[in-house]
Amino acid sequence: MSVRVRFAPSPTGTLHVGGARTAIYNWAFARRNGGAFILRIDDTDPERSTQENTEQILRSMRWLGLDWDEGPEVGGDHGPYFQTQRSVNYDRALATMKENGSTYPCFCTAEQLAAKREQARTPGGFSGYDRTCRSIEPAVAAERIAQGAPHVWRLKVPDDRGVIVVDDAVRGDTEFPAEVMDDFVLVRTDGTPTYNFATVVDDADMEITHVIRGDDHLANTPRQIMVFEALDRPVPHFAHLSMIWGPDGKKLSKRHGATAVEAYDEMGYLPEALLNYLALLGWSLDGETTIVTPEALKENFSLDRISKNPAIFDAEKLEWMNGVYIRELSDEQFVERMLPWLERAGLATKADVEARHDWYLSMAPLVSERTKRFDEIAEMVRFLFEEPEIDDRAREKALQKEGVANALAVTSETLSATAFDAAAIEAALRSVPETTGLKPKIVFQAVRVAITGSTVSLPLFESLELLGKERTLDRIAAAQALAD
RNA sequence: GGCCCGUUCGUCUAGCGGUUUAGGACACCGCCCUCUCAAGGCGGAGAUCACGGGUUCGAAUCCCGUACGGGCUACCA
Repeated sequence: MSVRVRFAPSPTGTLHVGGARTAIYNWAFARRNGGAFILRIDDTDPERSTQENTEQILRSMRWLGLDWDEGPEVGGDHGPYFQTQRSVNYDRALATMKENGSTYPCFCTAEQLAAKREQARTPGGFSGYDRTCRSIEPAVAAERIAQGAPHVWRLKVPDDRGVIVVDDAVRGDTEFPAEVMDDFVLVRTDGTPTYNFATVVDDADMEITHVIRGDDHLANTPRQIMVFEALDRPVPHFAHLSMIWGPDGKKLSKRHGATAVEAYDEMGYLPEALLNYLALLGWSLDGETTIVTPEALKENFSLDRISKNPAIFDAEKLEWMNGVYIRELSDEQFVERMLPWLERAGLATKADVEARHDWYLSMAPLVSERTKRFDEIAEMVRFLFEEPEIDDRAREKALQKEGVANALAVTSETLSATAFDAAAIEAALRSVPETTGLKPKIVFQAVRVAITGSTVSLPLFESLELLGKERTLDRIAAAQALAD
């Protein structure tokens, strides 16, 4: 039987890193096993579900490179893929359960239930529904329903069920005594299914073989297993993933910085880097390998190497990893990726990149080596597009030193007589310390500040080449006025 | 209250009874390279494997408790 897995986000929010990791594991597992990856939108909460969220989730999935075989926008023969459109399936499942007696109507009011819960949660034990309505004669119940009495449908936990074993790939067999299982609600008063019912019906109808999802569902799994059994459908395998926490060990939230996948795109992360980082946050290839490309993940992912314990999201490691992926980009790719960021900063245009392609290409290796995120680039290359502003600190440190004005004059003179490629520029600049008696560092830093406005910049000789002779000489002249 | 899960360097993890003086990665520190910043190379510090009992010739690894953290216990998902 071929593998079928699903990712079933609820569009009550955006796709966040926790959900993304779940999606990644499902996707990788499907790809590794030649199975199908299904995307289903669990939009049964009409209050909080929105179209925008759904669209953003799909966008984030695509951005990460997670392609699905069945689901919104791609179709499939197990649709529809929105729970709000699957009511016939839930109705049919409930009908099956009514027929085989595994469900019963409950007429208790919310107030009664709340009171019972309050009372039951005391030293000693069971706190679930007390099964009051279970003893109502079917004929009597039918009569009340016919008269329009509000009611829900509950699962009738079999009296002889015994221990329910959850076959979990991450934690091993986990046992739950059936006697602590509640006769939980399957269908609400308004006729809509609850999560634990809808999920099972859909997983059964979509022939899901492996349910890979968050840890928060583990305790609900025995309930869901009983629904599979009541429906006489095969119980899938499970794998429950531990949560991702914020740096303080608490639930990951906006307080900790970005949680939405889309935010990482906006900060200049490469999707491959986020995918790699998230994949390794709770799964390992061999304990040694840290760079796992999407291709490697598709070939090597396995459920048995998922770790049991929760993980703290480490933004610094993600940044490092992003740098690794950025450095692996070809110059061509780098320029392509860099363009939107330069456009956003008002420094470059697509037309300019096309017109001076080689110039941008030669910039790439200098910049890519120093970037961890694309949103840092604009400041690094701004001096190539705009006149630099030399701040007081840089002026003091690099320009207002004994002999610097003279050194800049000499530099200007020698540069005006050289060809403008990095090697020639270097030779020219290295002659300046000799003729002026200043240390090379002093000279170079003065030139750096003159042309970039900062004591920290891209490599000097290459920077001058990129700037061009004319602008270089202009800036040195301007800096002379500020020197000594 | 009940049921369930988790606990190895600051962080992510390797480890699945002896090959371990507990390995790798990020971060940190030092050195090298060097025109600054990076990148890279080399090295360092950092974990009494939550704690306490067992089992065993031998335990981070198996068992039982305890502590701490988390989840579920909704007509939320």
